[in-house]
Amino acid sequence: MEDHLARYVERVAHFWEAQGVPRIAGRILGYLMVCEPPYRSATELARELQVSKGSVSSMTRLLLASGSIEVLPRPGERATDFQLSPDSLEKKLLRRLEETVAFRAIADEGLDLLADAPAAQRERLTAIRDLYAFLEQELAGLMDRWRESRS
Amino acid sequence: MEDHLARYVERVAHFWEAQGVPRIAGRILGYLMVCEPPYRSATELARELQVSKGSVSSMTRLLLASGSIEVLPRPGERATDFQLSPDSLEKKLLRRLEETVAFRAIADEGLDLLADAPAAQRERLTAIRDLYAFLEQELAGLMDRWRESRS
DNA sequence: CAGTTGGTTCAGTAACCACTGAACCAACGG
DNA sequence: CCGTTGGTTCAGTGGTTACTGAACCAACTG
Repeated sequence: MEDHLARYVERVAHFWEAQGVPRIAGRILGYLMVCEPPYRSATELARELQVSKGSVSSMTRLLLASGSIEVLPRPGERATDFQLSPDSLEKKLLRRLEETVAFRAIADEGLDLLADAPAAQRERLTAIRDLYAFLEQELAGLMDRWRESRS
Repeated sequence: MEDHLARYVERVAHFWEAQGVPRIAGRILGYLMVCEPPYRSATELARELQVSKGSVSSMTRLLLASGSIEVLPRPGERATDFQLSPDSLEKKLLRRLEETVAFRAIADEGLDLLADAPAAQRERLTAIRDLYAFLEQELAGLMDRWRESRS
């Protein structure tokens, strides 16, 4: 890989590492952003990023699970190629929406628990519940607008 | 602490633990959601959550840094009390907005790097840049609407 | 000033995690 | 049916992290 590309890959990897993503996973993402053609097999990734095949195997599994990459279906090919997933945003938004719904449920549960507690105590939980309800609505709207802009 | 409250605290802690938050930090958040009055000192937290003072010290530091809790200013008091931060959402949104801006910058950098690359190669990066620009705009709008609804 | 109380710091630990390299498991090609 | 090639699994490692308990620091109180 050319030097300026390698530096760019490292830059992307560093960004993701700061968000808690393993370094090698970040490198894979960075490389798949700029390589030509836009897909690579596990073996190629290992060779070009200079990391072990084992790492590539577990990191691609991780990135597949998080929806960041996907396998490029190539019938009849020996190797399976990976590429950036075009709808990774949608998957992540959906996950976040689910988390939001889950926490709103927890807040509601808390309100049940404090059903006959003084109003002041319930107020705090109510505010939290409303906050997550707000987020829930906003996320849904955001996803709609995203889908609309894609079509 | 009563048994049903303790169970609820554990439930909240479990939710946050699934998002990568240390267990004890999650317990603190859970407890501060339901305790009366809505604030507690480090010593109280240690006693009531049955954890070491050292853990409370580092976890409150963590939660303060992330903006999830804040110290309740109580002039003349010996102990410093912590409570849930009312504007933790705003802080987190702001942080996410900054991340989004940062990554859009990285995408732009990539486009500079591939200034004279074939159009197909640049297209991928352009899509990513546009995606983060979209998110940037949406986050800003979301924050506006949140602030509006609070006032 | 001594004793008490609230909090931080720090050494020590147990668990976890990213990563490597080697062994292993297909599937295909001569 | 062997040899090769693409990929997964797994033991071992170096490093990090959440947590405890003890030592320590600082402020107020009698």
